[in-house]
Amino acid sequence: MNWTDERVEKLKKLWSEGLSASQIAAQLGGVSRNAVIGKVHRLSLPGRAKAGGTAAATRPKQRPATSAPRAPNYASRVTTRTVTRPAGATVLKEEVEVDFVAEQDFSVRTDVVVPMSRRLELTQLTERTCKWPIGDPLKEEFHFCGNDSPEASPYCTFHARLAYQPSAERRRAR
DNA sequence: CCCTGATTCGC
DNA sequence: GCGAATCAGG
Repeated sequence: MNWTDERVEKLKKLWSEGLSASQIAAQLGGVSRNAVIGKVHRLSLPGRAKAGGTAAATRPKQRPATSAPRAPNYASRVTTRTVTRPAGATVLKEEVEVDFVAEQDFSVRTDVVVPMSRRLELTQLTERTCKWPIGDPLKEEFHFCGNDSPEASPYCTFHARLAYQPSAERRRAR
């Protein structure tokens, strides 16, 4: 991919908005975060405040959390069953990698409790983050679970249980 | 280990 | 100019 005027402008825009190099690379597509950083320097755009400080430190800092800090909280009633219906698949412009099934059946296994999610946004998902959608894709508060997902699995261990239900266990659950 | 930006340097 | 490799850091 080459740096067309459009791509450069998008880069400038996103960079000024505070997105990280990797997030920008994801949105532009076809380039690595290194490419983005390199370009930023060549354009002599203002670097990030403190070295190493990074967006994570600047970010809103997640939520103070009423009670559950971050460790898996099985006691929580936050069953995150709030998914109203993802309706369409492959939401949002770019990012071909991330696309989830349109049809989901929540009629079974209401016993599975899911711990608090990291509330990640589309651009923050990686191969190790849970891509379970939460909320209405058309609304602002829409986000993804984002908890750690084992072995290239698209979901964390909790959501995987909701996603992949053995037919046998399926019946018994009812 | 995951992620961040910064720098270097062969292409 | 480009960006992978590498470095430095949280």
